[in-house]
Amino acid sequence: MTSILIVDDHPIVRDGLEVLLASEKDFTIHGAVASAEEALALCGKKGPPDVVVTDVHMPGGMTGLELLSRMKKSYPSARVILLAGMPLKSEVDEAKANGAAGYMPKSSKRGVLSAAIRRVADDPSVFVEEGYVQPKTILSAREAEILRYMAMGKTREEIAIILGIGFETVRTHTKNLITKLDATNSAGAVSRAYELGLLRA
Amino acid sequence: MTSILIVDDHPIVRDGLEVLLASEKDFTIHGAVASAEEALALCGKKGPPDVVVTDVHMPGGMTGLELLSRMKKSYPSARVILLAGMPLKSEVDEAKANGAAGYMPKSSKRGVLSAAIRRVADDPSVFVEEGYVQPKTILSAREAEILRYMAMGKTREEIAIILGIGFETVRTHTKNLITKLDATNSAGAVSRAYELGLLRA
DNA sequence: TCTGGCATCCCCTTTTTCGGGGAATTGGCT
DNA sequence: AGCCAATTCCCCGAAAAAGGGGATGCCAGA
Repeated sequence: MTSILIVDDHPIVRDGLEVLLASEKDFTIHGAVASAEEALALCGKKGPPDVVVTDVHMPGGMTGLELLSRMKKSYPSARVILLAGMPLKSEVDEAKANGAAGYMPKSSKRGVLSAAIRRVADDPSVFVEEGYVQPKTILSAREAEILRYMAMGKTREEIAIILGIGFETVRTHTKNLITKLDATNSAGAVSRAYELGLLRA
Repeated sequence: MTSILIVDDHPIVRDGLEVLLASEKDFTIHGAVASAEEALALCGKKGPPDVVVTDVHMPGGMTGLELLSRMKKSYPSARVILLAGMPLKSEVDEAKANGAAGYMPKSSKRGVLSAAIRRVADDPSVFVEEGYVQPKTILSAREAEILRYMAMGKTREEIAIILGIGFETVRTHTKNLITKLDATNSAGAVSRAYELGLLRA
């Protein structure tokens, strides 16, 4: 029997996951909470579960990555699988380095999550990675950097000065990143970036 | 027995909903698909369900609102409940005007969706509304609303048309909200809004 | 080797936004 | 009645961004 703690701020998603996972005969639901804070509180009370399945991006408080760090400190035995709308390689790497058990997109097919839970529960050293599906939304290092300055409200010219490159270069990068993010302007690009987890609150 | 068609691009959400709703004895799952296009195709093959539960925002193709219009044209008897991460008043109004059966945030508590499905299946004229979450902060209702359209990448003019108000009015609101959010442009304002939790992914 | 992605820079034009103003209307609260 | 906040609309001019091209060098992988 593998006990599972579900962490997601959307009740519909949370409940869905709960019912979905509870239908597996070898799983028991340790809990289903809306935030990292609640998850830690619950672990304090009931003890840690075998596996934590948590959304990476949660509004307001702690992110899934922060929850991962806390869990690893307080309950090293618990395995943490992170769920993201769109996993970024850098985040996956960070998660892996911080002792995550897995990192998968919400676009994973049915059963994949259950299979992943079984694998990480079996082998405390395995890291489950469900390929990050992002053809267009992967930004180059420079694009990501410029995106950050855009989110700070800097103009193209200011960014050019900060980075010590030409104004036209910044323009090229912004044009490209707006296209890659399937947006039509800076505001839309920034919003998309937050949704995709390219920027964090 | 109420037949239900689920439309959501996230498999985990979709499957979760499917299992969740299938557990109700008076529901049968008509289908669970990833896009509005697939939903329409399925209706063409199998006929329409009693109730469609669809995400409003889906990447790429048709939105939930567009699906609603198509459904109402081809299958007027089918009732459509829209799900959104954060419902906008104008979207709720639009949905209602277009014959939607309901509009609810994904943050609705467990069982609320099931209850809503039963209500709209019972009474073909009822509209179920689970209060849209209003960012209660420094921003006025109108400003918050316009902010969301800004984040969607809409231009001031588009927003004016959507809300049925003047371009200059939208300008005034944006100027004020940018000031209130201590930003210097739209991109900065959107970023700030995410940081403050006024917008969420 | 050659292709492709990345980063760099430049041109053009059109559209949109920004930063100052001011002002009329409503509805609510005192 | 008076006040205030929200909403609505308008003006000006300057700045910035967007959309469409094209071009160069560099480095790594097929």
